[in-house]
Amino acid sequence: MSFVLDGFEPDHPTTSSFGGSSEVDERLLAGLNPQQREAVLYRGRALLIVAGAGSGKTSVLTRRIAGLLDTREAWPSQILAITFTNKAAAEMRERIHGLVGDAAQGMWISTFHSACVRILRRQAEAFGLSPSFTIYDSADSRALIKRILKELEADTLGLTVSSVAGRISKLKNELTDAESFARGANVDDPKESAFLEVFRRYSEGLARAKAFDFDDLIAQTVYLFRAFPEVAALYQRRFRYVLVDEYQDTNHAQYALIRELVRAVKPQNVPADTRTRLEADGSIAPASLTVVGDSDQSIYAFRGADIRNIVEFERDFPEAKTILLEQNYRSTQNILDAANAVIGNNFDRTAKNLFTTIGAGDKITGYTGYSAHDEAQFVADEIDKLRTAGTSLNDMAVFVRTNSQTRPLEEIFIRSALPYRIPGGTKFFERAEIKDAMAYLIQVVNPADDLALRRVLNVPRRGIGPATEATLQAHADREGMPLRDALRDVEQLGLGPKVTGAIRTLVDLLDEASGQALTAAPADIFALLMERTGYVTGLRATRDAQDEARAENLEELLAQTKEFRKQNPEGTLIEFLTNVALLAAADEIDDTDGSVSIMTLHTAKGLEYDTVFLTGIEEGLLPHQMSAGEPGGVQEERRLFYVGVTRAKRRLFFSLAMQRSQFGDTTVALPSRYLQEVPAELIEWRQSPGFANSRGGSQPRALNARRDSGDRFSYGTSLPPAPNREKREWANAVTAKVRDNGDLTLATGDRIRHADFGEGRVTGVTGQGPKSIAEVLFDTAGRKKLLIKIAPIEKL
DNA sequence: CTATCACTACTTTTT
DNA sequence: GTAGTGATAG
Repeated sequence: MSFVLDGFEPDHPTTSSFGGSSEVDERLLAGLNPQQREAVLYRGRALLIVAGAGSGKTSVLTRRIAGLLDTREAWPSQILAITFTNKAAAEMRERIHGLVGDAAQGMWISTFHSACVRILRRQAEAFGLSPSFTIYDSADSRALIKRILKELEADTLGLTVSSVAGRISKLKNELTDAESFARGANVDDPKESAFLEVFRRYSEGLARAKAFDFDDLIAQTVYLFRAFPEVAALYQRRFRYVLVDEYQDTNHAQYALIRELVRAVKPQNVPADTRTRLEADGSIAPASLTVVGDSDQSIYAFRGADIRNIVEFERDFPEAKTILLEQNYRSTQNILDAANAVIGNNFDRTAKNLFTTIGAGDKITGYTGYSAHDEAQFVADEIDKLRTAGTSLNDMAVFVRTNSQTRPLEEIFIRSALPYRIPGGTKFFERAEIKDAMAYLIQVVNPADDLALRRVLNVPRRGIGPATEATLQAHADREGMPLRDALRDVEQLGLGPKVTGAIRTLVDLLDEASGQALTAAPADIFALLMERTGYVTGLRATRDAQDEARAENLEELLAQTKEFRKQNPEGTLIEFLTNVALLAAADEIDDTDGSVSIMTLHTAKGLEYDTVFLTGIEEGLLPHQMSAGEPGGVQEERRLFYVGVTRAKRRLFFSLAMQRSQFGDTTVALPSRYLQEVPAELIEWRQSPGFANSRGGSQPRALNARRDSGDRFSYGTSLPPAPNREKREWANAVTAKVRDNGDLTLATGDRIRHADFGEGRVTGVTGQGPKSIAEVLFDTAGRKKLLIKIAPIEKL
C-alpha cells in the first residue's frame, strides 16, 4: 500500500534540531516581558505556557512560530498549530503573515476538527472509506438515534435521545467504540444492553451513510494512526512543531491525537531518501510540542475536556519546561481583583494572581432588575449611553449563561433600535429550509446518506408520503442498498403512476447533480437543484409571510455558496459542506459591523471587549441548576464566571433579575454566590439585590438567608437609589410581543404615546422604510431611540 | 396524502 | 411558552 500525500513536500532538511535559537530577530521580541520572551525563545521537546487571562499568549504563540520560520528552524509545512475556532486560526495566520510575510504560507493552522477532516479525507481511500464522507452535526446524530430508539422501542427502558447521544459522545471522546464498550458492558442489565444495541446500530448507521459525527472526526483519526503506524509516520515526519492553544479544554481523544503526532518515527517508517536528520538508531526524533492554556479557564468538562491534560503535562513530558505568564495586558486592576477574588475560591488550583500596570480603572457597575426585561432594558440603556459617548457597539458585548436568556435581550434591543448580533444563536444553518437545502447538497455529494435523502424526499411536496417512503425503504433493505439506489428502481415497485413519475424526476435530478459534484461550483449545483425542484418559487407563490422569509433565507444560502467560491476559487461542494459543518459560534463574529454581540459565556472564551455586560448572575443560572449535581460543577461554573469577568478591558457590568420565568412560570431568583465572592468595594450598585424586591418595594430582602450577617450588599459610599415609581411601572409592563405598526410615519414635532415610556415628542427621524428610527424625548422617561415599525407606540 | 388540533417535554454549556 | 409529536378528520 502506498500513501500519497498531495501537497506534502518531501521531508525537509532540518537545519537544527532543538538546539539554541539565539538568532531570533529582536524585532520579534519587541515589547515582550521576560517570561513572554522566554516562551518565544525556548527550544526543547516540550513547553507548557501557563497563560493567565489576557497575558498576551496569542502574541507569544504567533511570535514563537514566526521565530521558528524566520530563523529557518522550521519550514511552514512543518508547523501544525491547533486553535479553538476557525476565526482564531485565521487571525493567527494573519498575524504571522504580518511578521514574516509569505513564509507563513503552507502552515496548518486549524481546529482539531478541521485538521482531522483534512487527514481523513486524504487517507480515506486507502482504507476503503469514502473521501466524500459527510459530517453529522448534533441534530443529525440525534435524528439517527431517534430512529433507532423507535425501531428498538427502547424508549420504554428510559433511554432518551439526549441521554443516549450524550453517553455515546462521552464514550467516543474516551476512544471507546461500540465493540470495546461491549466488552465491559453489563449485559444482564436490560437498559445497559439496550444502550449497547443502540450504540452498535448508531455506529453501523453512520458507517452505512458514510458519515462521521463530530466525535468520530477525532477518534477515527486516532484509530487510523494507531492501526497504521506508517500513516502516522507521514504526519510525524511532516509536523516537526506542534502547538496547541486552549490546552485545558482538550479531551482524551484530542490528547491521544497529540500524543500520536509527537511520537518518534521508528526506523522502519523512515524512507531511505529522507533528508530529515536521523537519530543514532535511524529513527526520527519526536516533534517539538508547545501547549498553551490556563486551568482556571477550563469550561468544557461537559464535553469531555480533562483538566488533567494540562495539570499533568509535566508528568507526561518529564523534560517539559513550564513558563508562567501572569502579567495581564487587558483589564484594569479592579476587574482583575474581582476575577482573582472569585477564582481564589476554587481550592484545588495552583495559585496564580493576575496583575496589571494599567491602573484601577472604573468600578464594576451592578444592577438588579425586577425582571429579565427590566435587566435587559438596563443593559440596552447603558449601551446606548456608551454609544452616544463614543464607544463603538463592536467594542461591547453582552454575556449570558444559557441561550434562552438572549430572548428578552433581543426583544428590548429591537425595541431600542440597537443593532445586535447573536453569534451561534442565529442558527442560520438550523432553520428548516436551510437544513432541507443542505440535505439536497449532502445527498448530491454523498448518495449513501439516507438521512439526508429522507429529509428531502417530500420537500417540496411531491406526493411522496410515509407509505411510499416505507415501500422504498423496504426495497432498499431487501437489496441492501442505499435509499438513493432504491429510488432508481422505482418502476419495479408497483407504485402509482403519479408517485413513480415524481420519484423518477427526483432521482434523475439528483444523479445529474451528483455527476457535477466534484467539478462544478457549489452555487451552480445549488441553483440547479432549487430551479428544478421549484422549492424557492414554491415558497414565493404562497402568500404566507413566513414562506417569503424562508425563500429569502435560501437566497442567502445561495449568496453564501457564491461567497465561498470567491474565498476558495477551487472550492468544491464537499469543502463547502465541511466548512459549514465545522462552523463555530465564534466564527460568526464580525467586529466591524457596528453591532453589539450577545453570546454565551462559552462562546466568549478567548475574546475580549472594551465593555462587558455579564447578565443573569443568579443562583440556578450561574451556577446553573444542572451543574449542582455534578462533581466539580460549581467550580466549573465559577471558572465560567471568571472567564466572563476577564474578557472585559475597561468596563464591566454585573446584572441580574429578581424573578425569571422559565417553563412558562415565573420564579424568584436569588443573587449568585459568586457575586458575594467579589469584594463589595469593587462594585457600585445602581440598584442592589439587597434593596429591591420583586414587587418593586424597597424593603431589604434576604440574600441567601444571610441578610444580617454583615450584609455584603450594603455598602457605605454608594447607596442605591430607591427604585423610583416610573421605572417600576414600565419595568414590568414590557410585553413580549413584537408588534408591527405597518407603515406608520413620524416626523419631527409629532407627539406619540409609548406603552412603556408614556408620552413624548419626536425630535428626529433617521433611516429608511422599515428601518426608520425615531428619536423621542419622553416627558418622564427621557430620550429614547425607537424603531418606528415595531415600537409599541401610537401617534397622538 | 395533508391539515388541524391537542398534548407533552423541554432549557446548560458546543465542535 | 413552545416546538415537536401524534391522532383525527378532510
